[in-house]
Amino acid sequence: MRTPTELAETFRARGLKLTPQRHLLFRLLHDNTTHPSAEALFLAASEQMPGISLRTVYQTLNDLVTLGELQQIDFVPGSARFDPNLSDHQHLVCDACGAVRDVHLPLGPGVSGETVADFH
Amino acid sequence: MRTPTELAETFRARGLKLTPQRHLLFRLLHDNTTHPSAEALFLAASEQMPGISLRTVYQTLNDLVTLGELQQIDFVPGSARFDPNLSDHQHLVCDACGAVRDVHLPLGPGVSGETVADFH
DNA sequence: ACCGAATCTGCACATATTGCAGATTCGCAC
DNA sequence: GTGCGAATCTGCAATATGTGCAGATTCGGT
Repeated sequence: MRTPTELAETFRARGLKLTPQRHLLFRLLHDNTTHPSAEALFLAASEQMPGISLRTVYQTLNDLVTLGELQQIDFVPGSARFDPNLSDHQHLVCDACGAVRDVHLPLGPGVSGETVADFH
Repeated sequence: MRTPTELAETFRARGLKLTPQRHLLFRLLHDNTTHPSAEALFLAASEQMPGISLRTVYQTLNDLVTLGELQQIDFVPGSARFDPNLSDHQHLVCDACGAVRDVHLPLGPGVSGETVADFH
């Protein structure tokens, strides 16, 4: 994912508005390696902006995914996770605690977006 | 997964009862390579046994998973899938249609239960 | 055939996410 | 700086998958 400033440009260029809620989420996501859920981001955002709606968090995350600025991980039981790291990599998902770790597996061409479970 | 007859033995040996509902689900699952969801199995079961409860399907699937006779796949967005194939293999999940295909990947020791997405 | 434990069914509830409508705000034009 | 219309935010209802629970029913040993 690009920097909050670059994303602001991208949004404005597409006729999307730059709201304080969006800017906060841009900052919370940039360089974030924790693979947070929408709920986790909502809690973090609420600390800096009490009253922000969970609905807005979902909406902004969906927008970023649609723009290709954010990767959505749908392989973790419970809830979707989000990853600003767009480089070619995969994810280890711990069956016990749900943690997600980045890895790189040597996989054949035509196969992408994979996820691997069971570690810890 | 073993044959319906063998499963009947196993269930009885553990003090579990052999109901028509369970036997029907044993048959529907045996040698099934479609990786069905609970809902799909419920629909298939309803054709042969109208009135069977979706709750019973979930319960029986959970029992089989607990007994180690059935593998549960939690990596497909939407709903859990079930696989009677207990051999060492992984799954390709189509992002577009949700189909699941068996594959075998050469993976290092300590890594198991993996799933790969994006094909078709 | 009898009896108690196991099971089945229907419904309420839990969780994750989306649809919707009204109030608010952004950002361009003047 | 103001005004305006479209975009956005918020809160709530609704959807989807799955589980908890209680009462009625059935299995299977005697």
